[in-house]
Amino acid sequence: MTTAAVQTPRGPVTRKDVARYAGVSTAVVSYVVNGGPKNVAPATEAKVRDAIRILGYRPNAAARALKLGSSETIGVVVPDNTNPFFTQLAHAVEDAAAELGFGMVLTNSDGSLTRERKNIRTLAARQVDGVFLASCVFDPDVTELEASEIPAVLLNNAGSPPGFNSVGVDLEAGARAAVEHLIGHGHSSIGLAIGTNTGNQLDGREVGWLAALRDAGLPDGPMLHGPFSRPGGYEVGKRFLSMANRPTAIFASNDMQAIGILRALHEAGVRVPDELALVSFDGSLDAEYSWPALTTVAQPVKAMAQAAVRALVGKGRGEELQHQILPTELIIRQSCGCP
Amino acid sequence: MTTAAVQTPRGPVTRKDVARYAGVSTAVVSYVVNGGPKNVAPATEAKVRDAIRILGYRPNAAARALKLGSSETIGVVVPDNTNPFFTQLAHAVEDAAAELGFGMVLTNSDGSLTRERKNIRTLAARQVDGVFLASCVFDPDVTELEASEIPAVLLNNAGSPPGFNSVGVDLEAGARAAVEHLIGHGHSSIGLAIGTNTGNQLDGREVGWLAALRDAGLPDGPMLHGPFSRPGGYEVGKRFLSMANRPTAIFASNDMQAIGILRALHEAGVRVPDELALVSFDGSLDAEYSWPALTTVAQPVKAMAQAAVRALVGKGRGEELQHQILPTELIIRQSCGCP
DNA sequence: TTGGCAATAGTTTACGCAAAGTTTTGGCGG
DNA sequence: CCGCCAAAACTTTGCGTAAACTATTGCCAA
Repeated sequence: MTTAAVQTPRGPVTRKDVARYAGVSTAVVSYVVNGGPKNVAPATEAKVRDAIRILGYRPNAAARALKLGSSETIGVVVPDNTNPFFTQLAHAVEDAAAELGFGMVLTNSDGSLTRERKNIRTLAARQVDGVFLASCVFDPDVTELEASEIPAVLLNNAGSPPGFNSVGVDLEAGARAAVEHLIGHGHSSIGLAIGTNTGNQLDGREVGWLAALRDAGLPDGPMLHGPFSRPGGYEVGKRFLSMANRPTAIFASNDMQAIGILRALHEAGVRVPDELALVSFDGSLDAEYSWPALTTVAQPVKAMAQAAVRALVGKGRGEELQHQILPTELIIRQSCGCP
Repeated sequence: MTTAAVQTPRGPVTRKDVARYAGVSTAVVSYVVNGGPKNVAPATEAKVRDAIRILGYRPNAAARALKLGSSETIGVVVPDNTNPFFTQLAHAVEDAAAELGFGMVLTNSDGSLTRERKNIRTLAARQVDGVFLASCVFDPDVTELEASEIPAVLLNNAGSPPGFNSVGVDLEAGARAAVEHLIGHGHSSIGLAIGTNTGNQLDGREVGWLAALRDAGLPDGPMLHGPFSRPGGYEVGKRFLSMANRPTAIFASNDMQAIGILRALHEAGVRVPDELALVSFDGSLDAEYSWPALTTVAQPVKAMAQAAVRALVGKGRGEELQHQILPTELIIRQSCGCP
């Protein structure tokens, strides 16, 4: 009589192989693997665990996702992953998600609305349980999200379309704090560097900048538009320098832009903050390590990530929609004129 | 007689719903969706496309992955996604993968080997078709990769374990070029800032640095270890400054470190490059926008990404293993002393 | 001794899709 | 008008899993 030896299967090891090896049914393996609804006798469990170890079984997440209709993952869409603000935000989301046992998959739209839509589609197809969308624009195209019926949280500082959670910061208050700080340093001509295209929505940073100036009885400063990037800021900086009566201070609405402006100033030999002060927005790591270190309006990245993940999970449970506006914090460094 | 109207199903729309609506079988829908092996009559195809549009059908990637045993995705593991070098590398991989119709999922190990292993596991479970591993250490733990039997490419500059493709740069030659450039500027005391723990392997940058000095008949410069991060570089910079006879130039083996060093120098009022020259390694965007702009040994990020993706696809096809060493390029800016 | 009821283990099904296998349709030559 | 063949469409199967459902123990009380 030939003993039918249990041998290692050739392809990937499945639950079935483990079950056969351990001499139990596949269901029992399931229970052992993910603490199923039924108890398993300790001896049986040990056998199963041994079999899993010996055969090198690893669960197939695709099958699990198919069966459950959930991949225990949240998807994140950012417009630019070379911008450290979004990198840090993604990092924070990853941590917050991990705490709830969720993974994260990060996609980058590279400033293109087309790619943004495509990314959302891809994430939806992957059965992510939620999407955190930091859009390229102020009023993102949510048809793709609506169609997918996946809970989503918008990183949106200007009010969201109905049916969506949102997490944002108070742009206006942040900008106001920055500009008021510059006014406190005695500046009376304060320029604004801001994004190129904000759609129909008015950028809160512009509103706050203007309001702070007017409240102080100062004239409106010059405003220049440019992309939220280092090269974009560089160009804006050069344009500020070539102005007839250039401002004595600039509020840049984004760290990347500020770093580009800084470069333009350095090249022109303009000393910061003595000849021209600079305050920016975001509070990314790059602002801390520029020279001089940038005074910046920090967005509470961690809190935003946590709020987003909580909202996502909440919406999954059918909780109320939320529109959270979180406060910013002015981080004083050297570029504003403080010692 | 009641007309049995075809109504929108409640749950997610599946291929079956589309088939019923279009009055065809599910197989035909499949063929239409992904240009199946059989032709479909134009009229039928139009009907199916209409049905897809009207019902808002979106394919379930999990089911597809389960059936095919492939998710048309490659996974990337990086040690630190706040390091712009890895961000740019990931970006390049994403582009290269997209050209082949593959998606990318990026995971971050945060400098922890445990997280690195976990990330590989997660990616494997997700049925990625390949893994691109940029490890925290010089000799990564590949047991997880071997067990998963997923094709992998190691970002490894010091020779890989058997059975794996690798893509790397010639660290030694890059370092040599940097140091020789500094020697060309007349420096005779050139320090090295390098990572803390390189395992058993000797870092090629250390080798190249030393070789360049000795070839020029110069004494070995001082070497300091520190983490590959901005704060790490900051500490290293301060230690360099406090040295009895501090070097007149420093070769930093990483842009982040260099930026930290730069900050320490600025704070101490040491002018760069006049009083102390600095050259770094990586060629990330941050090096271009620091002040002064960093002369840096650029890694060919795009080429590396393309090589990695090609190798991944090649290994999938059972092609020969490859260990590619790509050349670096010295990008001259201001921090070295060039005008 | 036995009925009953936990505790434990086993069987089956469906998730959505792709592809192999099978049947129907239609066009054309003989 | 029939037979044949290819084109088009349809049917079925199985991927690996989770869970509902069913079956087997074994123990204790009546």
